[in-house]
Amino acid sequence: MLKISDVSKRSGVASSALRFYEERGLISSERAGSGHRRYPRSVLRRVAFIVFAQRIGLSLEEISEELTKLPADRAPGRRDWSRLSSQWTTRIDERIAELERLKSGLTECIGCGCLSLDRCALSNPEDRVGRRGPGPRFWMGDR
Amino acid sequence: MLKISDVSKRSGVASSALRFYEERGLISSERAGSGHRRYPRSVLRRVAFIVFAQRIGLSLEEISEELTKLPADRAPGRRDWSRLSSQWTTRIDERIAELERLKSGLTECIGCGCLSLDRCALSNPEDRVGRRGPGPRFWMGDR
DNA sequence: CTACAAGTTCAAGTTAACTTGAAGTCAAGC
DNA sequence: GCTTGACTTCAAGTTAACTTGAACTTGTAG
Repeated sequence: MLKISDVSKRSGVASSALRFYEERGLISSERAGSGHRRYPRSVLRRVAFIVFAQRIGLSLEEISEELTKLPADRAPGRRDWSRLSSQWTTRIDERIAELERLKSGLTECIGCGCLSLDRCALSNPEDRVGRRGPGPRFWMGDR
Repeated sequence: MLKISDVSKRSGVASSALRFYEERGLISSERAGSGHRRYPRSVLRRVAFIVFAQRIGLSLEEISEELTKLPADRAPGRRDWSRLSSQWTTRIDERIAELERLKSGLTECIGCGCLSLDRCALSNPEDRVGRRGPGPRFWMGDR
């Protein structure tokens, strides 16, 4: 069993973040008699998964949902992990496609001088975010 | 000269956001006798540039810096705009490269079961964010 | 046994990019 | 002339993902 500082060091994720993840139900811990958290080794893989998913652009809430799909009765194996992440490929591809589109717009659209909001498809209002209530919009990696 | 509602409609950017941009110095306006904002047509291109840059992943502060490089004495032409954006290609390419890396990790790393924080280079703590003070970390599109 | 490091909880702070609300002014149609 | 809608300012709220601080308890090295 690992102490929170151990998990923090091995994962690179701050202790405060680990407590936060626990509060949000992404990971769980047992308690030593003292009340201190004790983690099983498997938590490292779970944290790795979280970090990985975040880099891909998923929010903690989405990650949380994904994680509930893991079997509760047995320890998850490679097959379980890989099934979870298989759908993400599409997402990554979409994002790459958008970036390619933006990139070509950089030379074609701005370069040619057509960068105008009404004529250029690259800065199309319809496709933009801004319709999900208040708060900052994360244009990049949004979804 | 355009009213704020005109600019908003044509750009898809909310009036409140336009005022916010002005407050941050990204755009400017003249005032009608009434105190109402009046924008020259050229603001549309400037706003388009801002929207475009955001999608690429630049923060408003970065965009602001870029915009100050525009000539203040004369109206900016295509050449000016394209010079500004030329450096971004590198950035886009880096981001695409990371996504490709993550994508292959999805099948190779998670798929093969090696997703562990200490052995797998994909969830490398060193390369992660989290070292820029408090506040949320935008893993994706960060930089 | 005594420091002092490490852990705990809970509330409040932080950042970005805006939005919302209050309170009031201006303009346009009938 | 009046109502309704657009505009203005300024302060405060919103979201995500944590961090920080206060106040306190445990664990451990010397």
